[in-house]
Amino acid sequence: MSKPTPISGFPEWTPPQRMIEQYVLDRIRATFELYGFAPLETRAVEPLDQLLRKGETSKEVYLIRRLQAEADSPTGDDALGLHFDLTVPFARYVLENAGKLQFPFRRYQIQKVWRGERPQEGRYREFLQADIDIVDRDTLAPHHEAEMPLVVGDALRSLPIPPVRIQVNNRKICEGFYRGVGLTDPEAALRAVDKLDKIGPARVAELLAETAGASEAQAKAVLALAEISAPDASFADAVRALGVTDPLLDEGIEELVRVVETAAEHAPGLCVADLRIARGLDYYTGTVYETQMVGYERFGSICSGGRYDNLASAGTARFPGVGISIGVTRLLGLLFGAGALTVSRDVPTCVLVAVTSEEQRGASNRVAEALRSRGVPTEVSPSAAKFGKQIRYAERRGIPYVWFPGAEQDEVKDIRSGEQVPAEAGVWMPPEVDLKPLVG
RNA sequence: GUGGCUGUAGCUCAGUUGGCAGAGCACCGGGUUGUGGUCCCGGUUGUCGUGGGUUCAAUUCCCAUCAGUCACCCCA
Repeated sequence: MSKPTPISGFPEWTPPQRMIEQYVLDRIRATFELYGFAPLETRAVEPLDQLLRKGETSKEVYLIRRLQAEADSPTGDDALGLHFDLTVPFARYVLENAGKLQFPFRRYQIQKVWRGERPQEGRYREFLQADIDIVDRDTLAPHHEAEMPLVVGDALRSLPIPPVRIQVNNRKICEGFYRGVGLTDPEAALRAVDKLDKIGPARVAELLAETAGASEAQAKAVLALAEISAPDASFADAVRALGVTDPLLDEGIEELVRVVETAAEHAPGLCVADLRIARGLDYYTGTVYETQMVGYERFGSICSGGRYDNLASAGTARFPGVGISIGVTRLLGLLFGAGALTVSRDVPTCVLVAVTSEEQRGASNRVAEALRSRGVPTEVSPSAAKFGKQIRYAERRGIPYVWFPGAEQDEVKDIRSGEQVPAEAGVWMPPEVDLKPLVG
């Protein structure tokens, strides 16, 4: 067998990177639970028609089929696809299990998702999302839209990563405004506005004319709206100053004011109303979120979501929801690439117990057992080589302590300082900071 | 899915106008009859991404493919 090669877009981390990932996941999970979100995992596959129900992502969905399936049925209505986000499976789950759930239902879900995109830095075909959603029956109170950024803000701020800024907008503002100025294709207008950062106002104006049929005056108004940005409710005055009126617009402004003011009270500096944020997914109907790391804006959004009123509905039952999702793999991939996220050692081991000779390995094993029984991650040296080599084994992996069993007295050495002291395996404890690898 | 750039040791890279493949770091051994990191001495490291083609000869030229990256698309 020839040497295996990586598969494009399916990243695999090193053990130290995986330790960081697990640490990050633990923190995110702890924060989600702190806010009372219940855990959920859904299957990896959904019926293809479910996946394609909303949005034009068909090209991205990975189909799944048996090797020996009948040749004529792999793409029928019953075909299965890997989910490409966690919101669509969740909406399906809610419909399927509505009878067993208490509403409003708050859940978190941390799972892999798959998208058949062309990969590049921070963009993968298989990646982890950490998602929270709240759904309710019939109507969903707008204050939930204000809670989302607070939760992920807490989660992200608990991590050793650069500070984040969550940009918030409301689809109703855009759609109401566009309608107010007489534009008929709000989707096309949104898509054009979404490129503002990348291609600049002049090109966006051209795009608006080409794809959304905007006149010069309409394009100018749309751009004026998109350029509004404020960390507080003052954005509302700026919007009204543009002189466009529409009931939907007013509704959107009211909702966004609430989100921004709530955030300003509980997490100053976290959120900013940014009326250019559009979000590609067309199932969003209200508040939308995007998140950037300060100083890493060029990496794009590492956490986004929004409110969806029509994703989960069957017959007369309607379950409006709001959710936001942290792109864990992107976050990590980008920071790994920038060398901005490291761990203090390559293994969980805190203590390496040296082996004096193979005949004495039992004594070392007993020391390790005593340490482990008190929660100290410990391994025994793989060989009874010279102590210098055993110390080096520990050093190479970043293991901070080496334990030397003695005939009468054991000793433990902190190999960073070189300090070596008598110790007893039944009582000795490392300082708290050394117990586990430090992520930073 | 479309187009551009890149691909030499574990890492960062040099190099061959087509003729036995290099440096630094890392790694291994010794200096040190059991205590590492500095220092000194010695050593290993590669199907030159993979598969074809042209050629007496290809790591070098050509084609394809895979991977990485960038733009489009889309988006975490």
